[in-house]
Formats: sequence, structure tokens, C-alpha cells
Amino acid sequence: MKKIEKIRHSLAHILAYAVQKLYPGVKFGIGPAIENGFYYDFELPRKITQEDLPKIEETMRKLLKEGIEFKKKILKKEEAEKIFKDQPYKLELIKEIEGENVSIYESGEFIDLCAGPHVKSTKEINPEIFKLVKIAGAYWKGSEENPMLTRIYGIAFETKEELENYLRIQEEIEKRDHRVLGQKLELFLFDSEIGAGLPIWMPKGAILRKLIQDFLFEELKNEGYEWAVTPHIGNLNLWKTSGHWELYRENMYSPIKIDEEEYLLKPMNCPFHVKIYKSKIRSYKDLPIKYAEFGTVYRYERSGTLHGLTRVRGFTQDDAHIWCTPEQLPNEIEKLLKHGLKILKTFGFKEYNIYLATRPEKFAGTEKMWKKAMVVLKYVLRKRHLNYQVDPGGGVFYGPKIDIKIKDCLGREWQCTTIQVDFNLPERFDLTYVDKKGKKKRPIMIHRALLGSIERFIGVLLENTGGALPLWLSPEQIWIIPIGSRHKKYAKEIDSRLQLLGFRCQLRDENETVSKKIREGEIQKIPYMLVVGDKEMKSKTVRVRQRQKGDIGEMKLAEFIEKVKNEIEKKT
RNA sequence: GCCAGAGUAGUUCAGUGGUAGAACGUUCCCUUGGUAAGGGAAAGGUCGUGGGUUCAAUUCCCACCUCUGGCUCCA
Repeated sequence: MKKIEKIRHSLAHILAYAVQKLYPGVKFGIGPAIENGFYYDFELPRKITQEDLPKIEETMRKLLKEGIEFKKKILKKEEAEKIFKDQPYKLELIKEIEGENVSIYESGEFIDLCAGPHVKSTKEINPEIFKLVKIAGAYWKGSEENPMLTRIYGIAFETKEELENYLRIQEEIEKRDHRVLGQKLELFLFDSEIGAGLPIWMPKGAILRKLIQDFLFEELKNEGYEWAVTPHIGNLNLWKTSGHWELYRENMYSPIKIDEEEYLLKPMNCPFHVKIYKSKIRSYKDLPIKYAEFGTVYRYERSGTLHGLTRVRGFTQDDAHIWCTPEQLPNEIEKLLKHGLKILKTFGFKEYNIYLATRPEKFAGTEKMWKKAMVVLKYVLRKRHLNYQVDPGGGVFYGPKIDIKIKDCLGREWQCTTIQVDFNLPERFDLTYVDKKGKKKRPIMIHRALLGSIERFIGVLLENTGGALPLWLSPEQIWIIPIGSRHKKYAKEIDSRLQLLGFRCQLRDENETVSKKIREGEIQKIPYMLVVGDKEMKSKTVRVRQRQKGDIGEMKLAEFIEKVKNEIEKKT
């Protein structure tokens, strides 16, 4: 184990020691080292808030300076149970440990059930290298069935400089928060009167969405997709047939009752696409059949899980469903993976993790079907030399899936691309195709979203770029700034020419100084600003300022147009 | 859903048991300015919603809604 991990783990014990001193009667949960720091879970005799943290921190520093030693002891379980007789969570842990013995660590007056390792003495820990950062609730053993404990998070590094650096980066990251950027750049907003998790898209955000959708539309052209448009609500009967009413109800908005009928807002698009498949007799020659849709779905996510655009209740999936023969399955999955990764790369996402999610407890289809599909998915992943992790039990009830999670600037992973095999719907809706011998066969169905949802994808895209979207995605690409009122006419000419060529530009001819407009343009992350005055008017040029680079010089308009055209085409 | 914190002008925030203030933004006027804030004036708030306590509530109490940080869950 690395030294810093020992330090973090030891600090968790010191945190618990300090809390024990300050709040007698506290019950201890667990306290591990984690990435960048540590935490400890407590059941406290009274509420604590953020304001209590400095006091706890101070107590910890005092303890560190005392040079407390970490002493390991191996005890029989019965002896340990005596020591922890007032600690119900520790007793529970002792019961779960295999074997007859358990190890404990004694540090001063604090004893913890712990496998270690630790530093020898707190003298090895510089009191300046840690900080308690937040308080949060956390279920005992991570299960909702269990009581909620109070978790105190701390961060710790080997040196003070590293700690300060980390805090600085956190500050920087906060500035990239897509929720803040969304407001500043006037892309989207939430309104409590509309409802939780229901974003509305303002003009600039609407352009961004359209640009992404247009791009995908073009991308899918060569992949054999056809497009569909389906309603936002469907009769309850449809959802009973599909199995959603039975297995997905808790994630759905309550039914809309009208006369004697009940309707549900769609949480998925699949049953509708299934209906298109079913509208004709299908031959093996027709397969694979692919229907794509920007389908807006509504899921009643639990209130506490909502987060900006990355977790909402109403969102638009870049959804598609594919029906194929078992023989076609490996090839189709491979194409999807290849295409999905290519698209992510176009948007600048190079860091991601791939997960293969296996059968959950509740599942449709037979174990044999699941096994077969898993073999195919694994085969394709290996064939494409993609590293993946297994997510045990993480599959959807209807089939196993491959998820691609992209990393945002916080290092958080966000599930975007998902490729799911479905054994359920073909059965439930009795989907068939006619094979070579004229016999009816069951097709395999694949669900797939490459970006996942437009909302989440834009959220992650904003954090990844800090709001400085590439030129091809910028809602406003070019500002034209005349210096004085006598340059307005020339500026307007340029604006008209650029507009005509399809660039998204704005003539900023209001009575403000050039500096002010440039400042505003930088804040708005405008990729290019063209400043025109006497000189430019005379030589028929524009002075170009590029985002984050500053003034890049004077050029002929045609030259500038060539430059940006090129940049847009390359999508850089 | 659970634990904790929060909700005051378009935004960021200050403030108070006697119905409110700043900065930025917005609008108008002056300024015609060469690469990150020119000057002035004005408009703008049932202090999240509903109850309760009180002579009086934005302020205290309760419920709900929404947001934030986590837990759990997910595209």
C-alpha cells in the first residue's frame, strides 16, 4: 500500500477519535481511505453541520501533534465483541468477518476494528496536509433498508502544496459546472413552476441541440437507419404488453385518465418502434431493420437524484432499435461500438470506460439466452481490442448491455452510449421474420443510444469544454464589432455576407466601447470577433480576434471565410 | 426516496419582528470609442408557496415546492 493511502486511512481513525472526544456516545460505522482523501461514518448523538467541521479539524490537529501510535492487535472474536459491546455497527462487522480472529487498531483512547495498515505514529502526518470538506448522509452499508449515518469527508495529500493545488483545481472545476455555464451562456434553464428535472431550452441552447441532432442525422444516413416519429403518450394497454407497467412502473409518471382510458407518458420509445416492425411481415432479407428517433421520454426519477442536465425527468434520447437475426448480432454490435466511439471522438471525448452489464435478479428471457448474448458481447469487445469492466447484475431486466461512460472534467463518469440486447419485447409483442425455409423465427432486438440523451450529453460537453464549444457547435460563431458609428455600414455588409454563407454571426453595433464588447464576447465564449474601423474599411479587410488567443491579425474577408469553413468542416 | 444545508431584483449576494439594499445586467440620455468594464439617470422585489404565532412576519414555528452536497438509483 502506498504511503499516502496509509496516511489517509490513519486520518480517518484520527477523525473518529476527534469525534469520539467531541461527541461522546457516538456510534461508529466505517472509515476508509478513498481517492484524494478519506471519510468516516457516524451515528451522532446530535446534529452537526458544516460549521462544526473547523472544531473537529482543530481537535484532529491537536491529536496529530501528540504523536499517537497505531498499535495492531489480533483478538479472538469474543474478546473483540466485548470491546465493541456498545458499537452495534462494529458488532455487525465482526459477525461477518470469516475466521476466529479479528484485528483491531488502538490509537490513544480510540480503538477500531480494522485490517490496517496504518502509519506507525501520527508524527508521520503533517497536520497541514488534510482538510475536512463536507458532511453528507450515507446509508449503513449503502443500503436504503439501513439507517442513515452522518459521513464526514476529508481530503489529504502528501504535501501541503498538493492539497492547495487540489483545492485550486476544485475551484476551477466549479467554474466549469454546466449548470452555471448554461445560465451564463443562456442555453437552458429550470423553473420550479414548471417542475423538477424539466429543462427548457432557450434560443441558443435550441440551436446547439439542433446542431447535434443534424450531425447525428447525417451520421446515421450511411448506417442503414430509417427515421420514426412517435407520440409522447401511449395507452396503458401498450405498457402492459411491453412489460413496463409491471417492471418499470416506479420510474413512470402516474397515468393520465381521460374518460375510461388511461395513458402513460413514455419512459422509452421501444414499444412504438416495435409497432412499426410489426406493421408488415418481415423477411430475413429485410434484416437488419433499424429505426431511429430523437425520442423525448419522461421518467419519474427520485427527487434526490436530479442533477442539472445530467439527470433529469424529461429528456431526448438519440434512440434507435435494431432487429436482426442471431447470425447478424455480432456484426451489428461491432458496427455500433465502432460508430459510437467515432461519434464520441468527434465531440472531443477521448476518455471513457466500457462496462459489460450482466444479468440482474429480475430478468426476462431464459438463462440460456442471456449466456449466448454475453458470449457475443464479450467476443465483439475483444475483437475490437476494447478494455472493459464487468458490471455484475447491472443489465436491464430485458437483456445484457454494453455501456460507455465518458469522463467529465471532475473525473466523474457519465453513462452516455448504451447498447442493449432485448429478449423481452420480441416475445411480448410476438415479433417474427420469415427465414429462408419460409418458417417464422424470432428476431433479436437491440436498443441503442449513442449519445445517451441530448441533455446529459450537452451537460458533459459543457463541462468538458468549459463552455468554449468548438466552432461547429457554437450557437454564436462570429461577432462583428464596428469601432465607431461611421463603420457600422461596412460592418453590416460583412455581417450580411457571412449570414448569407450560413455562419451564425451577430452585428454588435450598439453604443459601447470595443473593449466592453470584447470582454463580453470572451465571457460568452464567442469563437471569433471581427473588429472593423477606418483601416479595415479602407483595405477591405477584417481584424480577427480568436477566442482565448486574442488578436490574430488583419485579413481579407475571403481569407477569413476560408479559415472558418475549414475549421467547421474539420469539427475541431 | 433518505440525511444535511439553502431559497431576498434578471444574476451574484447583503440585511431586518415595524413590508427592503449593493454590485453586475436591463432601458434611456451623453460619449464615436482600436482588442477583457467610458459617464449619468431610470425602471425593476406580495423577500419560494400555503398555513400558524403576534398589535405587526420577508424575519419566529409547521407543512409543501424547488435547489445544493452526499447516499441509493440511472440515459
